[in-house]
Amino acid sequence: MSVEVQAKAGKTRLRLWLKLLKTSNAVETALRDRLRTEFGTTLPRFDVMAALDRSPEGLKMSELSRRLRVSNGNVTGIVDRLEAEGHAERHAVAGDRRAMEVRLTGKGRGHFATLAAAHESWVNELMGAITEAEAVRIMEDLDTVARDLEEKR
Amino acid sequence: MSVEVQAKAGKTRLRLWLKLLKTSNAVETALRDRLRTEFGTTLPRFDVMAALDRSPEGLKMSELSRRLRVSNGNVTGIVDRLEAEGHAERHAVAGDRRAMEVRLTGKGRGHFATLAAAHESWVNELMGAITEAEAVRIMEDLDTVARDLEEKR
DNA sequence: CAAATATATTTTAAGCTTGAAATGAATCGG
DNA sequence: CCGATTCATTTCAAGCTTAAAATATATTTG
Repeated sequence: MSVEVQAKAGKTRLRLWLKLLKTSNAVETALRDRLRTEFGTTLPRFDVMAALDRSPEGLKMSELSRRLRVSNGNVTGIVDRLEAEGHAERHAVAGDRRAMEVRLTGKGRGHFATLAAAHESWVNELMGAITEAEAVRIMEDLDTVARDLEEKR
Repeated sequence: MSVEVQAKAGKTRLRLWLKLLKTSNAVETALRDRLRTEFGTTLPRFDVMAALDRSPEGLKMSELSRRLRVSNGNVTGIVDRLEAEGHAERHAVAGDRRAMEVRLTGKGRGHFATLAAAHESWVNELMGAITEAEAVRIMEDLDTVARDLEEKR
């Protein structure tokens, strides 16, 4: 491939990245706004609750931060707030006094069900311009990027 | 369209959103890490410098925050830091004593040229799994989403 | 002109995020 | 068993981000 064609592909990828970023920021901002104004909560709290909802048996703090790909210290603060709201609880782990298991409370589980339904319908509305066929195709392309990134990490 | 088909399309859009978010977070994190470790700077500072570089005549604070789609207070802090580093300068605006015009310094312009070259090559590397043809196609799809979002704001 | 309103910016409080340091507990090699 | 190392978590300092309040200036309107 010629140097010119390479450079052109590079510029196209840069434009794609800027558009990807702009679009995902716009969707994310809309979701944050609605979580805040309609439910008085935040996306980080929603993300933690979503992870906990999928593991009713509870998750260790480190497992939570690994799954969400955020730092340990970050999860500490978010779980602190969920706990203060009565949506999550920390429990000692039998056999390892260093570790803490986090679970949704009954209240947290009910609250999350409401949030998740609203979230799904919002995403569907915000991304409504994309047909199912296009969605499948874009996902396949993004998968190649994600896998590529995963490898080089 | 039947209720079932609608629900299926909705789930597909939700999965697309999650993948879009995951991919753009992964790319963004890689860019942040490299800006930090290789140049001791941040993505917000890079974004502000990029906007200023495109407007050598300077931009008012409010124009800067409008273009970057962030709050005024946010820009205040970032420009404070760029100014402390000697990469940007605030100037009074003739005829409006409320306003401030921000410009890159010579040093800032030179620094940004280095950053921008590295940034472009990083993006090209990180998104290398996408061919130019795929990139063009995805951009078209994202454009419909972005336009749609723009309208409903 | 004076009062009300609008605009440009900064400040503030709260939350999110990170990397690095600190703490306490478990494990491993000798 | 003991010292070193690893591991789980929290704490800390710094920066980013927002919405809302505060400040200062400009514009509009009665």
